[in-house]
Amino acid sequence: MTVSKTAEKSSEKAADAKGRKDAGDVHAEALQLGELSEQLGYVLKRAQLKVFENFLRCMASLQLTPAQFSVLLLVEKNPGRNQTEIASTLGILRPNFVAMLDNLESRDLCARIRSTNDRRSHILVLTDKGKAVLARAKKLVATKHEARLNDLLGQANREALIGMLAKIANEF
Amino acid sequence: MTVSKTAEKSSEKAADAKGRKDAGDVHAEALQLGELSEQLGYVLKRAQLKVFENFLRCMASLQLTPAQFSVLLLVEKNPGRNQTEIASTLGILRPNFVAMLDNLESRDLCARIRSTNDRRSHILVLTDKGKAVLARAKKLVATKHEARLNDLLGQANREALIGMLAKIANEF
DNA sequence: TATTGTTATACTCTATAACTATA
DNA sequence: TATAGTTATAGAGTATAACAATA
Repeated sequence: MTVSKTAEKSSEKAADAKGRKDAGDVHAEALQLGELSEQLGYVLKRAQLKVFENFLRCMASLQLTPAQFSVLLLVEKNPGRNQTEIASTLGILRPNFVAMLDNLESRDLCARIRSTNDRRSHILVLTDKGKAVLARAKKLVATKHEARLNDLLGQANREALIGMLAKIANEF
Repeated sequence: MTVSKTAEKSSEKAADAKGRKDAGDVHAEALQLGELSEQLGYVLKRAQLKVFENFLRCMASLQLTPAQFSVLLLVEKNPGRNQTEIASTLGILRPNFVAMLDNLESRDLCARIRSTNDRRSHILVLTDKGKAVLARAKKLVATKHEARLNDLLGQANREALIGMLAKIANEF
C-alpha cells in the first residue's frame, strides 16, 4: 500500500496558481490526480486493494485470505468436485492450487479424498472444523466487512455496485 | 487468467437434481458459485483482472501497462515533481519505482532531471515523445477501453460505478 | 541527523513445461 | 493417447533494510 505517508510540511504560502512551471519553490502540496481519478482500471485496483486489506483485518482471528475463503465457500457449495474443477472455477491454475490445498488440509479445514470412480481425481470436502471455521468466517464477513460497505454506500448502492462488477467480470 | 478453459463434455443426462450427494456420476456441469457471487472482494478482483486484461489489449500497439499509463498521466499533470512524490501518490514504493522509471526513460518517454534546489531529487518530466505517446494512449483508452464500458453499463451507470469505487478507495 | 534515489533481497502471485499415475 | 495431480521453475508485483550523496 504505502499510500499517503508523505510528511506534508504544512507551512506553505497558498500560491498554487496555474503559472508555476517546474522546480524553484517548496511545494509539498498534494498532487493533482487529474484524469487518473476517472480511469476505471485505476480506481478499480485501488478499491480492490482497500477491500482485500479490510478483509484480512476482519479475518485476522481466523487467518483466512480472500482466496482461501473463496475456496472454502466453493467447496461447501459444491461438495464432491475435484481439484481441477474448484481451481478453474476460481481462476486458479492447477499447479498453484496444490500449495493452497496443502495449507488448508494441514490446518484440517478441508480434505482430499481419492475418487473411487477415477483414481486420478481428488474429491474435495470440508472437514467438520472447516465447516465450523467457514461459518464463523461468514459471520465476520457479514458483520464487519460487508456491513462496512453498507455504511459507506447504502444497501441499494452496494447491490448495484456488485451487480455492475459481476457484469464486468462476466461480459467485459 | 485461465478461467473457464474446461472442456465441458456436452453429452450429459440433464439430471442435476438437488438429491445428488458426492461422487458416483459424470457431472461436468458448471459449479454453483453460491454466496461467492455476492462477495464484494471476489467480484471486485475478477472485474479488475478483466479490465486490466482489456486495457493491455487496447494498448498493445503502444506497449503500455496500466501502471505505466498512470505514471505518464500523473507526471504530465504534475510536472516538476520528484520520484518520491509521483511514486507515493500512486502507491508505488520508491525502490520499486526505480526499475519502472528506468524502463520509461530507456524508451524516451520521460526523463529524470537532477533538481538544482535539492541535488538529491530527480525531477520528472515527459519527453516530447512521451507527450505524443500519452496523447495516443488517451485516445485508445477513450475509444476502445472506456467506450466498451459505456456499451456495457451505459454512461450514467459507468459514472456511478467509478464514483463508488473512488469512495471505497478513499474512505473504506 | 534526515531525506532522495538506489541496490539487494525476499516473499507472494501468477504462468508454463514436464513428470507420475491413472484412464 | 489424454487427463488429474504434482513438481520445478520463472516472472511479475510488492515489501523491507541499508547504502551513497546530499541536505
